[in-house]
Amino acid sequence: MKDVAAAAGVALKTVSRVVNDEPGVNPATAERVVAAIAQLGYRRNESARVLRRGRTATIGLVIEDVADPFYSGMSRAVEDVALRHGSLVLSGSSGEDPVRERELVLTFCARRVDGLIIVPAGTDHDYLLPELDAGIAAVFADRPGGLEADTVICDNAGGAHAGVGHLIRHGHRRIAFLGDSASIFTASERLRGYRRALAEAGLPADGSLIAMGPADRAGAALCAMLAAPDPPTAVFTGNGRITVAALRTGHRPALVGFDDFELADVLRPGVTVVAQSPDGLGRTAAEMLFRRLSGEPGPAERIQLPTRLIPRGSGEIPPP
Amino acid sequence: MKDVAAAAGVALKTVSRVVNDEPGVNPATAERVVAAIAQLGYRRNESARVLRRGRTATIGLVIEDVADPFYSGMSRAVEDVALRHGSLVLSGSSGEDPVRERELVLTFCARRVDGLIIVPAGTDHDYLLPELDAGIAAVFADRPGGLEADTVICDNAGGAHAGVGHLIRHGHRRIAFLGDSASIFTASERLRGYRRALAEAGLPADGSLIAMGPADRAGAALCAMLAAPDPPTAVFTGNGRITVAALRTGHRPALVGFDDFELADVLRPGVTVVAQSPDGLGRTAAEMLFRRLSGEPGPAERIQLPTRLIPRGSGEIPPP
DNA sequence: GGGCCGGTGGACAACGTTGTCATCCGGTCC
DNA sequence: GGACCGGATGACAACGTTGTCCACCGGCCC
Repeated sequence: MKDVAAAAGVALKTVSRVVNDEPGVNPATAERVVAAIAQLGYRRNESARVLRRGRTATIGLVIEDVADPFYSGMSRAVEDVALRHGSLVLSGSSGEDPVRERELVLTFCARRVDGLIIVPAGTDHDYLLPELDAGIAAVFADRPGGLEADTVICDNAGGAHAGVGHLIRHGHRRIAFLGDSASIFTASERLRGYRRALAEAGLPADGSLIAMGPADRAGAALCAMLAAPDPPTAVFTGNGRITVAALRTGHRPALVGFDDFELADVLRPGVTVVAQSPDGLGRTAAEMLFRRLSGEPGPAERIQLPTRLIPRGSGEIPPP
Repeated sequence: MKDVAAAAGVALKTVSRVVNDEPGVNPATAERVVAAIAQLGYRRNESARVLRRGRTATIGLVIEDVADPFYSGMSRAVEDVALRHGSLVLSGSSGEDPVRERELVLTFCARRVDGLIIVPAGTDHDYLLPELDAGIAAVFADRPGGLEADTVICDNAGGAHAGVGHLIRHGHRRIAFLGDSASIFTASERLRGYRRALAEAGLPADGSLIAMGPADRAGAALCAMLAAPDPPTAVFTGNGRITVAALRTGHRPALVGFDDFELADVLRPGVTVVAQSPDGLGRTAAEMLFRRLSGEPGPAERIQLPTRLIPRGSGEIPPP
């Protein structure tokens, strides 16, 4: 900028004015400056600008894994909203590890992101308090965090309730639940919905039909249940990865899965799912974040997005 | 930092030394400083640090669409490598639009990323020259860019050649090619491999069996070909999205697809694919970038990654 | 002609950090 | 006792921007 000023024969501040479209510059002078900028290939140094102004026009996004289609869809939505607000996105995958989540968040904060969208891996977010005090906005997405803050989640229990109810209406009485680790909020909520649906139908809750754990063990769990005496006639799977793991076993009991996924309609039979919208989740969270950044006051909000049951065949198979 | 210094009763510089683990600080003093830092909840301002030091420890990643599983896998690999090198990733989706690609890249440059990994949407990258001169490293991934720079791509022509050869060996003589728009490098390379395989087998090249265009039109194109007189007995699809579009038509001719995808093994028949590794692509590109950033000299390299044919059933269907 | 005004441009400090160099102090060596 | 040394600490400038405030100039009004 100094060089540009020298080349154009004006003061530093005048160049700054031109670069920022500030009023009070003679058009002729401005033109000289623009020419000098073009000639020298000058580009403003954002770091210095950030240092001076305080706002970085950057938000941080912490998800579990970008490579998971659910979160990558969410990422894309966040990115689009950020773009519309002139912001960039720093993103990182926590891999469901609270320590890594914390590290990522604090690194983002050190870079003075304006705001954060976090899919919490842990449950303790006290480490965020000083940052919130410092004026960084935060929105929890997909799961609630360990403190009062804006939160966008989907109707996990309601969705599971609807999915399991669908199987019950098709005559099933022994329905297995394959879910993610019980420590994960979405998993326990969905289990709650499953239990409520069974209870409302007057069906017994059989612990041997419930398996919670990482997706890569879900296949084996399903095989074990089906091999046991008095096996389930239907399965409710607690997320997209688990649904895929169940399908990969080759068994084809009646099945309803939480989360829609590509090719669910191409498989035979098509896979009936309770769909939530990764897109909607990301968009809603990002929009809420930017509302806060633009100064919207008020207590922490908690938005719950609806789910939608999509019958495709697998969930309509009657019990044998 | 000023406040910390005051609280600990030392000079600014001493705090800086402690924060950066520089030698030459009395352990007792250091302890006082650490205590003051903890008490005040101080965290270093990276913007100021960047301003002073010049390196941002941030790289920019421009891909086509994070929500595409291929690119999200690549993203994850880049992120992991960056993490190991203590860097963060700013990412953006170009949506195959050269203008947007350029905007993203220039925005990243204004933020003084240390380096860039670009999946080029356009073919003209002269706009990058001033940035490269300014010391920003750049690696093109998945496709070559419009200038001499490090590039990591996969063996597109070879992979297509292998896939089409596989169909030929299973007795097919009329093989359709469904590819992405011909203007996209990977698409035209794969078409080249297809043509070479046909030529080597002495098969005629029939233009009516070739359809190039966006994935959402591939289904209709396939239906039209199959409805024509003398339809193809096999199809080679030029990328993952097009493979899915073809499957969604419900027709099940012999098929080999470029790109592996989740559930390819669960469909019946399993889908035979020419797999490339989004992971390997991202990792290789990022590692090359960090080698350059750590000062490795030498001319621009071009790395080609191999592909792998995975037979699963759909590619082994004989002609009727 | 003096005072004032709006339009233009510049000087300077400040943002929070780090690199350079100077200072200070206690001890050691001749 | 003075020169010297090494370790610890600090003062200060600089990074590139922007906000604040002041200076200048030509014209206009009384």
